[in-house]
Amino acid sequence: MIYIISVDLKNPKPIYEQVRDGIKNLIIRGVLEPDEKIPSVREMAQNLAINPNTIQKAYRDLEVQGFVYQIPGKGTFVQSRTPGQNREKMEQLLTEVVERVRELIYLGVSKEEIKQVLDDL
Amino acid sequence: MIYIISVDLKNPKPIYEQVRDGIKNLIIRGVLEPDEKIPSVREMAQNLAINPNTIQKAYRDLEVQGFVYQIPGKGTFVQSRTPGQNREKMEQLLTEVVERVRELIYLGVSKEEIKQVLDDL
DNA sequence: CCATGTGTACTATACCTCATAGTACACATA
DNA sequence: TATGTGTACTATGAGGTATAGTACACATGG
Repeated sequence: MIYIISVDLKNPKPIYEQVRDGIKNLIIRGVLEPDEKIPSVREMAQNLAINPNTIQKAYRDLEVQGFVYQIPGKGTFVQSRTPGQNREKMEQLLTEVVERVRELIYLGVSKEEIKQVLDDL
Repeated sequence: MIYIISVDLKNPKPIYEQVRDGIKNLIIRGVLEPDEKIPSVREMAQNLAINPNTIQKAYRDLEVQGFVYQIPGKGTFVQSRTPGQNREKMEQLLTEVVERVRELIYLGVSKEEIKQVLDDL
């Protein structure tokens, strides 16, 4: 695995959240495939010059959210996708999207521009 | 002004952010009109049973973001909308929207469903 | 002029989260 | 058996959050 994850110590966003969301994005974009092994806690910590406890916290979050699974003695692996589950999470995400789209419209962006961006995904 | 703002002390989101985003949403949705006076720091604090300093921090944030303006001795008022400005902010919002839409698609929601939600705004 | 309400600024305290360092244990595998 | 792995603790320091309290300058109505 290539280490595309970037951590900015000046960012007010906690480090463990930056690591967590960075890996999450790699999984969502398909860069990391199901059952693929991701770097161990200590390896990732050394590579990013971050404390292992902080990486462990990020990995734990990813496991709770269902993006990875951890096997003691073996490692951490990408969890298979399970479409349709987590309706609560989907509604939460939709709420956050709507909130930001409303603000974008308030700032003068048209719905058509926004929908165009979504089409280009 | 009616106090539709709700504050949840059990929410890990800081109180001042809840107040800030609550008022911001009222402005974006048009519930509060330009140059309309919003409750004073002390009045809002007493009404929500929250420390005035916390309300002041929320109001300060709103002023920095351009949603309100404050006049010493008079009060806090809703700022007029300025479309097209803050390109940096618009790009930030778009990034956050895209990130969440990607996750929604990953969870099995189709683009059409998402665009339908936007149309219903 | 004066009392009231307003925004603003400052100190101090307590609590929680974040990040670090260090140590330790159980498991899997070559 | 040695190594790498996830996991679980303790302890410490830094920073953000929320509170309480005090104070000052300004605008307005009586």
